[in-house]
Amino acid sequence: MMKNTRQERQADTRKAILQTALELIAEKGLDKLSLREIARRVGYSPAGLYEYFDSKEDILWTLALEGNDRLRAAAIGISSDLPIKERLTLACLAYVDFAVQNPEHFIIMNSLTTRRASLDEPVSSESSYSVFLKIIEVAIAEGELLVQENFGAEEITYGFWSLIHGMGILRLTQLRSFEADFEKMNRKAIETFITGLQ
Amino acid sequence: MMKNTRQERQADTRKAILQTALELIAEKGLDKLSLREIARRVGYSPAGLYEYFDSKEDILWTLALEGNDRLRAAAIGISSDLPIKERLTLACLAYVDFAVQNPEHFIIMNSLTTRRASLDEPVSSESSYSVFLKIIEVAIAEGELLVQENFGAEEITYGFWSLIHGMGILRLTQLRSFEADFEKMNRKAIETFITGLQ
DNA sequence: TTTTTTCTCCGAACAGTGTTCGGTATTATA
DNA sequence: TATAATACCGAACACTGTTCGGAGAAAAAA
Repeated sequence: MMKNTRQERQADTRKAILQTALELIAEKGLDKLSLREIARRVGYSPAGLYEYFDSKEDILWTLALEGNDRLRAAAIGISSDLPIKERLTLACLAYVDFAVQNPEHFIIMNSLTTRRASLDEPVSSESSYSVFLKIIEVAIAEGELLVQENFGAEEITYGFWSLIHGMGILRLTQLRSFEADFEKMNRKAIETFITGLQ
Repeated sequence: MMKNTRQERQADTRKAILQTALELIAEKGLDKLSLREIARRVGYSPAGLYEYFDSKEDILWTLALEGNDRLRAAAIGISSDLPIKERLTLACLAYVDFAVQNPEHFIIMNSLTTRRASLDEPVSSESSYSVFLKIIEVAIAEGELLVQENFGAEEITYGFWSLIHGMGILRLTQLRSFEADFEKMNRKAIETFITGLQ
């Protein structure tokens, strides 16, 4: 028994560490996350963790990239059969929904890019950005979205991005304990922006 | 000489501490802000600071409230003689401009609300929110903005807020070193949203 | 199987953090 | 001038992330 190979066990421990980190963030917040408590909870000594991650930041970067993948997948996952405007709306809603469903990931992504060492690793929505850009280019090509002077595809994408990113952030910070039908409000706001581009 | 009264000196020291904190945040980032380094730079011992602030968080809260006042003032300061739509646009631009001109304040405001102890002190835009709400109610009354079902004054305000808040955050994080004519893009995006409401 | 080599993991230590406490000057009040 | 309040500091406490040297276990080589 216990015929797990080295790599398998190594991968399992990594997952356990990441999972524990997420739980602790959910419980006490990102700023109170402590390597030593991760170690305690996962049954290792503090030094032991360094066999699996180079640093505390390394753990967070790993989670940030993981979140990035999920976010991107959520945006891509919208059926391409739908009318382009509905597709755009759903992609936007998926972005906000990701923030709500994965608050820890979303917060990590935002805290890391705040002070990153100028690497151009694709964190947060820097890569889901391109997904939105493509959808919007299609919408423009189909004549459903109107480009103006100084407000082409990229600028429009920036507008949508600001809108949905703001929705996600506000939801996790200022409006955390605020009760409302966000789903409906968000949809309306997104549709309003689309309407403004016609 | 040095006939400053006690209160005056106390107030001066408080200001010096706050100012130093801001400088350190600008230099190394909020997460690397250290009480001991503030003390070092201001010529006090670490313990000495506790005569002026209850804790490190107390310093940050003070700065957050200060930023809140400035933000609110900036939003209110828009001339009320202008056409209501232009007034709304300028107020939105002022919000984003505040984030760019006072990045340390803006970041503190957002990091504190992220994990606040459920006090309902008005931090960040929770109070500038009401400024926007009033402008938008006027715009609706004048027939320049159209209310829809499930999308009244408050929901519209939430939409604007998400948009400009996202602009501010993105500008200070993901798009920090990104060169573009943000002023123009932001104006266009805001006008687009307004257009969508007519 | 025995002997290396590699991998895991830990204890101890280092430098750093926020904060508290006791005591000593300094300043203002009486 | 005597008394009370204030300002400030040194030392300590409990915490943090990280490094290093050395055990013990597992895998690979002999």
